Amino acid sequence: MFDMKWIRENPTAFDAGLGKRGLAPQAAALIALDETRRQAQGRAQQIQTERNALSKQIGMAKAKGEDASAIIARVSQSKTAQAEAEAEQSEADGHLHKALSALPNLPFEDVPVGNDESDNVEVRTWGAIPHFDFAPKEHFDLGENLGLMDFETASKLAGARFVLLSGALARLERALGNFMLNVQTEEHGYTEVNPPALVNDTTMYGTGQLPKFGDDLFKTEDGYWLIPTAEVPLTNIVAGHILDDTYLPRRYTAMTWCFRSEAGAAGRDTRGMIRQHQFSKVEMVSVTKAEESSAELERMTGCAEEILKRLELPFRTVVLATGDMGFGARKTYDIEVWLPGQNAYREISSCSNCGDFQARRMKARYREKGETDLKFVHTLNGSGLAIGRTLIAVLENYQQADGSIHIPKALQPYMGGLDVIAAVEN
RNA sequence: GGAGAGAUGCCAGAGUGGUCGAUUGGGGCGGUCUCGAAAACCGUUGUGCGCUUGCGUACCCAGGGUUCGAAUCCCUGUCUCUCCGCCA
Repeated sequence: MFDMKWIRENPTAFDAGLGKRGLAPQAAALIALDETRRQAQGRAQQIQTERNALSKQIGMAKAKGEDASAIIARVSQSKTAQAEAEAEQSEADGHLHKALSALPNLPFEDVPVGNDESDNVEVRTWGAIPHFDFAPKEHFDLGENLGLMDFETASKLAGARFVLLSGALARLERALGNFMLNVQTEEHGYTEVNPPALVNDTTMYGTGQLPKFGDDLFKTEDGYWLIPTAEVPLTNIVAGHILDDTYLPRRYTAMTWCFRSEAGAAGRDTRGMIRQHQFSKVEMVSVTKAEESSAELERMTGCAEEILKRLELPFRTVVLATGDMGFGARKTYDIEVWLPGQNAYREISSCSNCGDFQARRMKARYREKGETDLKFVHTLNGSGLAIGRTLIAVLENYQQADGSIHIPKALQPYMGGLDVIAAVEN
């Protein structure tokens, strides 16, 4: 959400920012709508001022026992004009709000301009890409051969894009989540939260999923939305608040199920666990002062990368081009883990600085000590990490010629000391 | 699911149709006093929007309605609490 005052004063910069996202200029139309709104408001308020004054006179006249019917008649006449002005104001206001709600955030200056992911820029790589003296398999072959990853049963139970893990793989998922949460809470200063996984319209609006992206979400019959990421409930914790500056930065983490309809992804990644309707994820959310968000994004990206380093999984980090960024982001780093079975890097984390975009929608502000004016907080979110995809990465990178899987050292304590996952006997 | 009570400023808590953006207490902030602190005393203390030294306007859970005038009356919804039922 944008500050209309800012657009009024910086129409060129606004349109230029939209242009980087491949969108047409909007400033002139928005400013015209805003002008209509303000004029109607001025008229409505002027009439209201008069009515308030006259109503006060009526009260005083009646208190003295005088006849007030003449004034009452006068006030009654102003009703129509005021109703008209108010209707015009609220109509313009509605149009303006609708238009502003649908606009994505503006990219920062240092974000590479480009149309899609091919324009993303690699900023660093970590770890050596492993070499196998056999043809490495994809995770679904490995998992199915182990007898611990069952897509058939999952599709019987639910449908496509679900999986049923069992035995050591089910435990591996749990181990990964515990490991990640421990690192983020004990070493990186995040506060663990266990939030609602169903939220209301207002909450989905606050982080920007609504009004535009309802199709990507699951909705219950009584109006709840299933969260597509814990970013939604975690960020909205501060919605509506005026925070003391000593309260910032605020860092939250949560492990939750994430639910996505994948409406726009038909036919993509249909095989395996890469793209599911339901997956678990450890999410990080930071709420910071305006001037601290850029540094916080670097910090948060580091917190996500640290998980891969501990698991000794090779990755690269890219900065997304303007055309590939999400709706609310001003700058985003994607972390891509190496998948030997696919012979490719695949996204495993996405860390974004949303600036004050979500804060304006949520009305989340703070006050600097000793100052009177209020500022909007900045919000950031990042995966630390997507657990399902991390499980895939472990399987593919730690696979052995016989189809068994070594368990990374960092995870062994979480697996009851187990160091290898082998095929189960049926 | 049934019955009842409630929602007011940072917190507690008044206010049931007229100068109420709202009594009072606590907290916070500023000051007096003090070497300093505590105590005491004095002052101050919400947010949005519009025009702008300042003024206007809106907001007492949300949305409608009645009225010249609504925190106060009416309707709908949401949430909280109590009791009963059910239940992980």
